[in-house]
Amino acid sequence: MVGIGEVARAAGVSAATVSRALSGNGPVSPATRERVTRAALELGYVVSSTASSLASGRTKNVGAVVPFLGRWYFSAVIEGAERALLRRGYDLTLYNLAGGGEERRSVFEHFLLRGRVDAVIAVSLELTADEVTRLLALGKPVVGVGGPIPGAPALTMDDIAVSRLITEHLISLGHTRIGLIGGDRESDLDFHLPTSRRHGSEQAIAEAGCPPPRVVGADFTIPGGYRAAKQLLGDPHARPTAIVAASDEMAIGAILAARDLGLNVPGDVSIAGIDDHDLAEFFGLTTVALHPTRQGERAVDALMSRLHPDAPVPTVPGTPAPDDRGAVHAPDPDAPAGAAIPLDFDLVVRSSTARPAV
Amino acid sequence: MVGIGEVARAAGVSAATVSRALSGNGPVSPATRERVTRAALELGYVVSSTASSLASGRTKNVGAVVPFLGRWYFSAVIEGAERALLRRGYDLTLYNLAGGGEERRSVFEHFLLRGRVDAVIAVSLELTADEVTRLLALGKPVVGVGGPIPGAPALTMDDIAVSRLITEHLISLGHTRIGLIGGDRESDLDFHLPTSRRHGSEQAIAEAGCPPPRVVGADFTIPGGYRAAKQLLGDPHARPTAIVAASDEMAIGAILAARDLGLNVPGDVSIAGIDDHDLAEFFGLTTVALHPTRQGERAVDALMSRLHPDAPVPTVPGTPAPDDRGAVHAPDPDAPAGAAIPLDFDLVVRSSTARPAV
DNA sequence: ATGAAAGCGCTAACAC
DNA sequence: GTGTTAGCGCTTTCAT
Repeated sequence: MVGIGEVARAAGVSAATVSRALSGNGPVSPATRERVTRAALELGYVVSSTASSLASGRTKNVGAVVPFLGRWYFSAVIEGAERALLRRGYDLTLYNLAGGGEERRSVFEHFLLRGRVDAVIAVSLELTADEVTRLLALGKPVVGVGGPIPGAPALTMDDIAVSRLITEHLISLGHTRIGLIGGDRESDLDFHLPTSRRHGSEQAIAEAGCPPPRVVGADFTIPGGYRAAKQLLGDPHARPTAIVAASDEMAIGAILAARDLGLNVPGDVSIAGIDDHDLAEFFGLTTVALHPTRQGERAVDALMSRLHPDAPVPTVPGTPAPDDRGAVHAPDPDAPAGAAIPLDFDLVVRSSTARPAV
Repeated sequence: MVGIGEVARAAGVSAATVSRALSGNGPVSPATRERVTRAALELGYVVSSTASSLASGRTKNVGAVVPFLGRWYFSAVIEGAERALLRRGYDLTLYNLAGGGEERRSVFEHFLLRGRVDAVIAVSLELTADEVTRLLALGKPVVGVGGPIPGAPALTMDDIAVSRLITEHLISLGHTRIGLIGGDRESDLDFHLPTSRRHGSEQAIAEAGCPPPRVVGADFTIPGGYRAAKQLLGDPHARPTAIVAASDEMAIGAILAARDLGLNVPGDVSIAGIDDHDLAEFFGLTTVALHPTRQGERAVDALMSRLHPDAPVPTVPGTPAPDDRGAVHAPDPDAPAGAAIPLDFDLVVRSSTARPAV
């Protein structure tokens, strides 16, 4: 293995200078930097990240904790975070806390606290105050995505506003009998997201003076949405003219259920979701785009502004360029600890919603 | 930060003994081990993984390289690998090579070679001989999942056998006019998987003496399968009585297309896929289960048998128990370098296939 | 079975 | 702007 010493010798400088030249930390004359860079390249030198980490105290690695990986939303957030991190020379180590309970503690004790990461991104996972405190005590910034984290900044979606928006879209179309497909008890663990979404819809409906909606719970999957929609649409007496599902996957299930019942969407029933899932376009689904990939990128921004208070977004060569769509609405990444950094969202109207039949 | 020294003092032993006691490497008397363990616990000591890595040369971290994350198959493989690694005290750092080209080289040079990982798992990605050679030269085992890797062992699916199996299922039902939805040029990059699957089906069809099938390309997505199926099923003169799609997502798209054309599945047309996707059951899809999560676990097994030639699967406390479903068919993880370790698969017959109408 | 000592390969003060 | 000097916190021979 070629070490820093060999490069130093080859370039005729000291190891310290090589370190400075290659890392960009500390002053080095252009000429020297040039020679060092060349020597390193010729020798095929790459810093040992472990040695570098030990000496500097930085690992250039961030841990991302997620409750699932298979679901579209989570993989999208991770994808965005990974890209943003790579661009800055950081790695993303994945912790899938599917199991909960004992497994969760294990990940905490054995992995996150071992100094393997410089920071952690918690996606839709409510870390306990104790967990956050310990992480912060070790000097490791934490940022949440999708919900508040006690004592740490978090990018949060205003779920009430989101569901109000999609519901108001339906109301503005003239719907008054609206059915809701929300989360069931089980999926309410993380941040009461299902509950918030239900409340937002209910508020909008109440404010419009419409009768309170019938709500059927489901598990955020297509089959779950299908079953729930069957309940709603099968009612021979008070079939809703519109359905708001708390997620696109459930909304897609609802569209399939409507078809199976011989109902036309949006002719007989309008159906809307939340997420802007990959498949939303295919199904012509009207929804609210939540931009999960961008959420991942924003989380990294927030982390970096804490890791490097002076942040000129350095770029590793040969790495993807930043995705600046929506940069205008970028939340302030320097929000104080514990603050909720709002995430933006957009109504996307497609063909699954229309005026109710007269 | 409490270091090994403090624990040593508290337990009345030397740092070396603490290291041995806690890592299990080297002889320590039961009594001493007990005292050390207790002291470490009381002081809340956790080894610094960077220091440990630098001194030992092992990082207890493996890199997983994938071309996508959003697709069901990949996230399932990663999920399996992550679980299996966690159980053994290893981390999984994720490299999403979505971009290809320059980005790919960057990941290679700046990340994988920096000594951040002890091994790498390449999922459906054909590393070049040079890439593999450099990794192996650094003593880092590589294992492939989904396709062969020059010079490294790989868990490979016999795609020909898989597609023959599903096609033969249809033939045994009495179908003779079978349509194929395969991959298009673009998706043929990785291991010619689409091509192999097409060949398998064609072979089975030819051997049965049926007319050669019409093949329509698609991109492995639901919308892609939908469009392709419309081509196949819209033919007024020679509509196939059965369709084999090279992936479940495309098969699902085909089912939706059939419905939109007013065709009954399986009454008018039988449709089968490959994968056993999460949604396959919901759509009643007959398919071949590929068990991607298990593939991830097997990849880790193969890696570990190289990392620790004497492998009694150690377990980190509070970590999920091994998933032994299908352990009977576990491939030999000690296959020689460059060997193709076969992966198992199972036909899953549901309600999307039946005898053709008379 | 245990301890002493020598690094692992780099970074960061600190001098110059 | 550059070199010197100490470590970073562990693991691992090598003795004992």
